[in-house]
Amino acid sequence: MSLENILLGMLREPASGYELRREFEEGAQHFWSARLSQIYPTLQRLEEKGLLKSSEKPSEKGPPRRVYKRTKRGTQTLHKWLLGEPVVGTQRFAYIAQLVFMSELNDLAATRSFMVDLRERLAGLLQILQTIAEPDLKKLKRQPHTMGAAEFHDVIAIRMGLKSLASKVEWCDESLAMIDARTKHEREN
Amino acid sequence: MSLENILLGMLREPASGYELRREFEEGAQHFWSARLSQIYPTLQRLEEKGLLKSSEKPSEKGPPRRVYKRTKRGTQTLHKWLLGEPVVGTQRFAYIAQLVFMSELNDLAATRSFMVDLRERLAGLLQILQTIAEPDLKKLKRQPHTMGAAEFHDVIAIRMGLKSLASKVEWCDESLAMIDARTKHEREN
DNA sequence: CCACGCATGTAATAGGTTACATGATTTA
DNA sequence: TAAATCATGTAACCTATTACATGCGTGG
Repeated sequence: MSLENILLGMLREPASGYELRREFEEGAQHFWSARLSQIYPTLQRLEEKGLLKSSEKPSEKGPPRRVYKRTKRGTQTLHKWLLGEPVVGTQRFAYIAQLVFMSELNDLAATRSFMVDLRERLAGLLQILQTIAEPDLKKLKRQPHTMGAAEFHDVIAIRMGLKSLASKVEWCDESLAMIDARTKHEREN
Repeated sequence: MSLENILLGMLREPASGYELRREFEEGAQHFWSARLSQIYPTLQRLEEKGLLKSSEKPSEKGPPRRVYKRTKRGTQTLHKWLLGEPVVGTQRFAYIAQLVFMSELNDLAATRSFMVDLRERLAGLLQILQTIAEPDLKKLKRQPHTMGAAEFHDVIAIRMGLKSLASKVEWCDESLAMIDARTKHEREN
């Protein structure tokens, strides 16, 4: 299970389920996401398997937290995953399916407004990611040799999200141009 | 459920579950995929909901096929989905997670060979897609105005897969260059 | 005192994969 | 006659989302 490996990876330092969700929300959401209701049982399962060990810690604010720490076997399991093959999963793009089947409406104006909407959404995601990426990219430009291994790997990862989203926004623009050209040709005939 | 809508979309012409799988394998796998074991019960569910109607037809080869046809309500449901908002789902990139957590191995050579492997896989997917896309793209270049609505929408869709994959391969190459630069700097210090 | 953020969880349901089971027809 | 392809399905399991339930502590 991927989420198991991802939680193991995040637990470089001990943390609670609640804190791990924070990481998904803040830094990791461009490559993975998980809800608390999935995180909690997964952590429990990892403890049952002996890959994590938990203990209750009083919190500065609010109720006590259950803090999970990787065991030696947990680290071994993680490293085995890291040194294995790159996991290239199946991609699912519902909006592409919508676009393809939209041809049966025979309504280029509808296709166009769909693409405009999609472009806005993707550009919004791109902007969020750019904000997250900014400090890291700045450091990469100015003091690349002061970066630690973690920062370096983070930069490579986030650059992928950036490039991938940017190419999709570009694709939206090119598609809109194609739609407009076709619309123009239709009107002239 | 997205698969329900996607099957409705594919059923522009009546087809059996087995034929629909073919479509996933041949044309649609760059934006969605589904196994027979998921397709069959989903078609049954759609019939229970009154969005499809099935009938048994003798096959030219092999056992008789259960052929599904969209009902009026099925078409309405599909068009509602098509005219609704673009569905931008959560993306999950396990290989990016691997890359990020790999920093704790502190082994740039391992990161490098991971990226080389990943690049090959992505380039392979890109090549497959290019082969699928070729005839459509040729037509787009030579006789763009002879294309029907379906072909036109297909081209737009497949260009997205092409651009997205190409940008990922490019990202791999840039990342490898960054890794090599860092490795060189490490050796010099 | 009430709303909000902290913190942990369970239950029901939906979505998806792997493995299993069956049987017909065609081709080597 | 054995293997491949056609064709349909079920069962078990894994993965993920939505909704529900509980209770502490702080600030307005």
